[in-house]
Amino acid sequence: MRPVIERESEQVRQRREKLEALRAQGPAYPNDFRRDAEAGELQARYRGVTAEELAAQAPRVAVAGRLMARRVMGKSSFADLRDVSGRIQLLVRRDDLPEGVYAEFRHWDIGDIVAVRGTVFRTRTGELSVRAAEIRLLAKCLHPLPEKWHGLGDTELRYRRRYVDLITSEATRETFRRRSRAIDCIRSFFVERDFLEVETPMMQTLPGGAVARPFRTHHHALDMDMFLRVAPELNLKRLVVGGFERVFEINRNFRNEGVSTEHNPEFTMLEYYQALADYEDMMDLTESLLREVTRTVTGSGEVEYQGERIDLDRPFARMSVRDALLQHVPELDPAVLEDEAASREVARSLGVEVPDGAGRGRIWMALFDHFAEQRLRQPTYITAYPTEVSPLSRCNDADPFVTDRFELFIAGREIANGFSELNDPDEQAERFRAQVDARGAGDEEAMHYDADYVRALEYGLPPSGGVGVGIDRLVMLLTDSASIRDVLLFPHLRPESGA
RNA sequence: GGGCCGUUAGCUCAGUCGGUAGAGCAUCUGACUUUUAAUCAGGUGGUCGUUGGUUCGAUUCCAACACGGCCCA
Repeated sequence: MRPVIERESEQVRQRREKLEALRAQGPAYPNDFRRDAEAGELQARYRGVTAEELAAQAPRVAVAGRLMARRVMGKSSFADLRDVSGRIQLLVRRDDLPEGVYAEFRHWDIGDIVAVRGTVFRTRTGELSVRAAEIRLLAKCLHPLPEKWHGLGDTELRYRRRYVDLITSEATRETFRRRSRAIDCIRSFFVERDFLEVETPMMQTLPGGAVARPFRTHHHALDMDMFLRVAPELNLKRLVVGGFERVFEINRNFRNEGVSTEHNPEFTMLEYYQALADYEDMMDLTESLLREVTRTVTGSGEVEYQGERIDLDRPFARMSVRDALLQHVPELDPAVLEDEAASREVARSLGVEVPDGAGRGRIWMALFDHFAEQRLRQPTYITAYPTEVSPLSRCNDADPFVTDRFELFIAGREIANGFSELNDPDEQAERFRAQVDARGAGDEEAMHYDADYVRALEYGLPPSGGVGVGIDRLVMLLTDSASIRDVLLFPHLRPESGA
C-alpha cells in the first residue's frame, strides 16, 4: 500500500504550476460552456456518411470532455476526447485557432477537461473528427492518469479510487452501466405486473427478517440503540396485511459478517411479495424475471460466467434439499437422513462441522452447504427446506419437517430465496420463541421475537409468496465479475493507513 | 481467525545470489501541419510499504506490523 500522505510528485507540481498560470489569466474553472453534441451521438449520426458528403455539409458542433490522448506533430495535433457517450478525435491546428491558443493547448495535459467548437469531418484514414476552431480548458487534471495501454492494474487502487478506474477502464464503466440497466429492468418488470414499489426503514429497533448478525447504531435524541436492517421482509409483509397485495423493494441490507468475494457488509436486495400466491408461483415469477433481466442486459439468455456457459433460457431444474443431498453425498443412506443422531454421525465422519444444538434440519443444511451448493452450476431451484432453518416459511402440508420454500443457485452461488409465507400468527409466535431459545443458547444470528409482526399476522395476512434476490450476485453473473467488489462502486475496504 | 502470495518512478512492470536501481507509457526541452500505442533526439522524476534485527554495508536476508489479493473457516 502506498502512503496516504503523498509527497507531491514532479508531475503534480508541474500541473499545479500550469493551474496557477491559468488562474492568473481569469477563471480557471469556468462554467459558461454548453455543448450541443456528444461524441457517441456524432459517431452514430455520421456513420456511413462519406468524407465528401461531410465536407459539403461541414456541420458545426460544440463538444466537451476529457482529453485522453494527444499526438502532436508540430503545428498540428490530433487528440482523443472522451465524454459520457464515447470518444471522438479532435484535429487541432495552429492556423485554425486565434493567436497563441495552440501554444497553450500544447501545454495542456492528458486528463484535462476541454471544450471545443469546430467542424465535423473525416480524416484521410476515414476517422470521424472535429476540427477545432475554438478550444478551451474547463477543468485541469492535476494528477497524471494511469498508463493508456495497461490502465490501472492495482486492484486496491481500482476500488479506492473508483473515479480513476472509471476514467481508465471501459470494462468497469460497462459493468456499472449493466448494473443500472438490470435494476431498471427489474423495476419495469414489477411495475408492469402491478406491484407497488415501496421503501421501508433501514433503521430498526428490532432487526428481523433474516438469520444474520446486525450492525448496531445509536439514536442520540431518543437515546436508544437501533439496528441497521438485515432484511426488509417483516415490514413488507406488514404492507401486504395492510392491503398492498403486491409490493417490492430494491434497497440496501446490512449484515455484520466477514468480507469476501461474495460478501460485502452492505448489499442490495430485491424483495417482492404477492398475495394469493405460493412458493411455486414465486418460482415461476422469479424465473421469468431473471430470464428477462438477463436478456435485456446481455442480449442473450445464455451468459458466460468465468469461462462457464450458464443457460437461463432453459427451464430451471427443481430438486428438494433431500434429493440434492442424496445425489451429491453418495455415502448417505436415505434412512440416515430421517435420524438425527445418525445424520450427525455421518456429518462428523465426513468432516462437516455441525453447530452445537443443531437439530436434523441444521445438520441437513450443513451437509448441503458443504457438498451440494457449489455443484449447482446451471440455474437450479432447491426446495423443501427444513422448518428448523426457515422460521418465516409455511410448513409443507404433507411433511411439516420441511417448508414450502426454495432457494435458487446459479454457478454454485445462492441468488434467490423465497417461500410461501407463514401466515398463522400462533405458529409464527412459536417459531419466534424457538429462535429466541437458540439465541439464548449462543446463536447470535437467531431472530428476535417481533411481537408487532405477530400482531400484524393476527389481523390476517392473505396467503402469500415472497422472494428475496441478491442484486449484487445477480449483477456479478451478468457482468462476468469474479468478486462482489467489482460490481460495487465503492466496496468497503479498511481505511488507508496514515503512512 | 488460519495459510499462501504481493507491495520498486504518476501508471504498468523488470531487477539486485547483500555494494542505495532500470524499461515502456506519462511528464519536460527540441524537431515535425492528417495522426491514432504517432515518430525522432535529449532530459527530469525513486526514503525499493512501515518499523526493527543481522551485517563494514540492507531495496535485497530475517522478524513484526500495515494494506491488498487468492484459498480455507
